[in-house]
Amino acid sequence: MPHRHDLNPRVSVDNVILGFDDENLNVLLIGRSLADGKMDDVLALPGDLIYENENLDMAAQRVLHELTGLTNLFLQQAGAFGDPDRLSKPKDRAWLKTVRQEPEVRVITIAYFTLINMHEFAPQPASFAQSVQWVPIQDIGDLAFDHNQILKTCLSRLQETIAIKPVGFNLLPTKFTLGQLHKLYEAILEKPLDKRNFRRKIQKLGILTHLDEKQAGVPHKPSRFYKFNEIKYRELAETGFDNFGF
Amino acid sequence: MPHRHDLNPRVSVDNVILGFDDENLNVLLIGRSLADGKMDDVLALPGDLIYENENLDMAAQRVLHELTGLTNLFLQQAGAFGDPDRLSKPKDRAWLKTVRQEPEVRVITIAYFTLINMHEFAPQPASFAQSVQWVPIQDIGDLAFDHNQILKTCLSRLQETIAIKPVGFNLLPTKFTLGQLHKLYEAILEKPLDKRNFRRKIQKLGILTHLDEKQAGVPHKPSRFYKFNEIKYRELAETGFDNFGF
DNA sequence: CCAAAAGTGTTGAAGTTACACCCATGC
DNA sequence: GCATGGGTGTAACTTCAACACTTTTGG
Repeated sequence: MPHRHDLNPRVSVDNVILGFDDENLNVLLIGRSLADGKMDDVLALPGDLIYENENLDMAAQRVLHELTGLTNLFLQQAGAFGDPDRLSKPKDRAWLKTVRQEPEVRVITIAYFTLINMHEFAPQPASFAQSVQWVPIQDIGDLAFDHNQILKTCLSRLQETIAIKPVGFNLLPTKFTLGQLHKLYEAILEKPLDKRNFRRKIQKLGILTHLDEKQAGVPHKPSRFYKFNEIKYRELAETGFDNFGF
Repeated sequence: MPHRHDLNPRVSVDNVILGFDDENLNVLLIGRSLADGKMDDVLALPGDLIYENENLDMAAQRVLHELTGLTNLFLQQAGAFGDPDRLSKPKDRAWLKTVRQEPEVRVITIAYFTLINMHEFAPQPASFAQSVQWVPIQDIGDLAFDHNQILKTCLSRLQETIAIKPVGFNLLPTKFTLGQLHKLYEAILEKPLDKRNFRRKIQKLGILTHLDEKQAGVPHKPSRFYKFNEIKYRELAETGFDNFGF
């Protein structure tokens, strides 16, 4: 019988941690080191087996915390992935042998995604990660396991979500410009959005408060800074935009 | 090491199977019999542990098939549920002892929902179910495990989905009236919809073809029958309605 | 003739799209 | 003065919400 603080060998969580650098979406990926100390050349989403005494959300928060030092963030479940062969690529199996007690066991993973401000933390190696790096989304090649599929699903879910709720704000610094927000939406939705229409629409939501402060040191007309009206923001995040079809 | 056709003792699937009787949404629930042969008075969603050699979708299809005889249905994953105490209610534990080799093991479950035509099959007891019944959604009381929570999540997901894709058509017979479809949407969304606006909108989607046939034997003006334009239907189901906010 | 659901159009309000120019700043 | 992104309004169009009466049938 398993003890409560044991690892559950069959279930893991994987996190798609997204950051924004005013231009592109980036994903936080980890590198793996092999038995001989060399680095694997395949990157992976950060993830870990769950403990017997923690629920899935807690496990995802734990992984996020170990990697970023951040706690209590918005973290949305995107689905479960459990094809029997998801751990069967040779490089993945080699790596599993170095870190898992039972490397051959089939593992079902629950995928989460979150949005964080790229500049508010320094990624640090964690128990499950020898190296950590931000990778622009369009530069991501073959990932470990089924992580390309997981990433794709999470991005779709994010696109659906952002159309209904004011998500994505966690990606920005506390003071930000409408230009940044605009580029963020374009990056997430992967399509250009008309500037004037975007501004009108986003302001009508009533979740932005403008500050008196302006940008300084920019070689163009300085932009006004905005912050969120937290209260309205939370309200809207719960009810959604009512952007429904019926 | 587990054999490929063994059960995975830690991971299950649970299905929310929805049917429509022209009035209410119904959920297919199973009754459980205890060690002494008596029936438990708590109903449950149909579900089962997964096998080592099947993926999650296949496991959900298997549960659905064993119960309904139906194969290859639209089945959407709604999320993973894995609180450590989700199996800890006394009645649930008593039942688990009668059916599981390792009744104390923590099980993470993946929830799916599907929509089927209530009249096109006869529910039959399955290996995991001693009795099967349709229960109107508003009459559902306390369910086993965390099944009330799972049901709630699935219904929300269905509401979100139906606003974006033409789901829900599987719930109806192949020939149906706009009145039936209208009531179905009201049942799923739990709110009244204006008749004229609904008809206009649903017809503009271009997925309905009207037949020359009409209702007979009804004590009111007979309604025209419609069927789906499968091709358009599939197209729309993939792309969605473009009902998005940005 | 009564009950019951089918079927049908219009209007005003709101929202969406598309589009072009001037502004403030650093260099 | 030039390059850069900031900031703004309008008109045509589409969509949405609200609303009431006539039709066909069975009984």
